[in-house]
Amino acid sequence: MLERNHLTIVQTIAEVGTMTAAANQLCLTQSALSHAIKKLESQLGVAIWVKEGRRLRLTQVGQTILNLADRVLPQIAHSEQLIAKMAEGSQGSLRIGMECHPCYQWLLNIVGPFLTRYPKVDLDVRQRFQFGGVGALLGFDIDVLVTPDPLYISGLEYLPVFGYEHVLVVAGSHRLAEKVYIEPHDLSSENVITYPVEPSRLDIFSQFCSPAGVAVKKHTQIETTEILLQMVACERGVAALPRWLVEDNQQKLNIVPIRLGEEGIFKTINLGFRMNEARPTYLNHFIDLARETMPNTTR
Amino acid sequence: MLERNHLTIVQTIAEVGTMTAAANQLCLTQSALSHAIKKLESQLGVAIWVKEGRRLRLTQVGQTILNLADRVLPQIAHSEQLIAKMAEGSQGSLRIGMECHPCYQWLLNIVGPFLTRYPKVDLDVRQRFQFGGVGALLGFDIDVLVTPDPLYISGLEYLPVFGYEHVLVVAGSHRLAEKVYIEPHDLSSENVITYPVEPSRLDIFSQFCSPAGVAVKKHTQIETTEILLQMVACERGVAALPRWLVEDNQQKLNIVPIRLGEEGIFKTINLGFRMNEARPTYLNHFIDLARETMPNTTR
DNA sequence: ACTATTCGATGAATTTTATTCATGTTAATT
DNA sequence: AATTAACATGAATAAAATTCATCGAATAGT
Repeated sequence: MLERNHLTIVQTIAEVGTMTAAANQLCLTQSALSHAIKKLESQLGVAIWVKEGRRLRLTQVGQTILNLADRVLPQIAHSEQLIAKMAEGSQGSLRIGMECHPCYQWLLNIVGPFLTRYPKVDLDVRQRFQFGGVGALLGFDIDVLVTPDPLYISGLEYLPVFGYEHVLVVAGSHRLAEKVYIEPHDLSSENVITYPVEPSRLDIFSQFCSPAGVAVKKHTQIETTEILLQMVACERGVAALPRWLVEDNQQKLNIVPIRLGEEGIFKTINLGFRMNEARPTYLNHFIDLARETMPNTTR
Repeated sequence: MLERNHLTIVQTIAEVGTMTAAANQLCLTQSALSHAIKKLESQLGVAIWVKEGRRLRLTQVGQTILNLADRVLPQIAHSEQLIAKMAEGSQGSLRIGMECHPCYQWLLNIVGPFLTRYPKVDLDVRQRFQFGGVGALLGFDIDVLVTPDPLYISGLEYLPVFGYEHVLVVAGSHRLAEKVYIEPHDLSSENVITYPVEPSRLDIFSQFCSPAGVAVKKHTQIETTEILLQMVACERGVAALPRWLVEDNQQKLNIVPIRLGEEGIFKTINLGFRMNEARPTYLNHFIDLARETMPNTTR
């Protein structure tokens, strides 16, 4: 009764606002759309839209259909793509999700080798999720989740692929630059630059400052790693990043990594998957490569 | 291209084994099915099944479609039901999920009042989930998750509705019956009866015995609460249950609740929802009722 | 207030698609 | 070798979606 084209119609009209425009986008006449809608509404026995003047507004039923469409259509589309790829001999497509910036930097080192080594596999990297990374995994929006904080829930499994140390970065001329390691109170007079995410998800706060009851002088948010490093080099603040990322930039920039606390903060990047699922070959390829490529792991 | 009926066809054939049987189940002729399949396969450019003798086996593409069908068709069907209910003036349908036995006992006290007070709302209670309760919530298989252990992940929110104490139940004649509270080592010579779930998810182990390094003498698993209480009353073992549940049965059975540790173990049942979602009225009804009904809350 | 314009509705005609009917082919069963 | 169960196929038919031509209602511009 509710067919795929019905979902598409509802979605398109919600998107473009009018039936006529939707008809054009769907390569149909306005008449065809009108007939289709009328038939569906009479089958369901309810209106999907109410006319407010010339505008259309979704009824509750319409909202229900739109919600369904937004959830279901992407999944169908993805399966179709997958099948099309299979048909032309490709091995598949891999949707990688990640929520953390260090993960992203790490992934950049993986995708190159992966793309050249497995040219028949498509890659798609996503970073924003309505229900978080775990939600995306469970909702079949992604196939792998890259995360340093695995959330163990039944039905998901994780594989550690890459360990690194989380360190403070300061300018070479900074007053802390000579230290072997810093204590939380050392940050109380600093401007800490981070990526723009909630502080609770930043290890430097949740695992270093907050437990010691220390507040930083200032907290600045910056989107891009390169600019962030530039700012640190110019003594505009300090930041916390993976050690290998800092060391990769030490030639170009006057920056120094410093251990966070006497023990240091060590993290592991994990790959998360849905369990009980026949893992496609290309996914295993990715895992293999992830484990062996581990950039600068020895440092 | 991939239409709903295609998904249904693949699913049905996978279920009944043969095309002819599937055709019957779908109220179609065998010929109609055959034509439909041939057309789909030629559109996709790949085979969906390979014939092994007289049997059909899914190809990889077929598996992909079947996976999609199993995920997507139930969601469409549920939306259709919902819409049908709306059309006839009903307020909707509420799918409740729960993973824990105490939650189930608690829910039994809620559903009665709910059904009489909101006769136009359908209730559906589910207890087994492929990807856990959180997975079911995120996968739109349920609308509310009842759980004492809320798993905070982005996109979900929880509402505490009912606090209770988790206590040990023993027979009135049991050697521990007079105690005000018990220590973990008191259980080292006992047969502990629990519901059949992994020990890690049982508070009496994870929060009481294991932290103290105590192992119980024996661990028995029983499905139904009534039998479990019977066995406790006959001194066949001890169990851990909500205090109100024990006290509800004290008239009928010779059992006694005992605090677990000096401090006791207190739990809160939470209702979990997807965030950012216009909450339907009936869901608010359920929440309201859940909060006000709190059975035996004062105890 | 009039006009032009945009948007949606409708019935009849037409095209496309799905289904059936009748029959054929193949492989397993007895 | 005969029988049966399962699927394939072509032609005929039924059902559906789509278009065409046209109309009415709401809105913006003058």
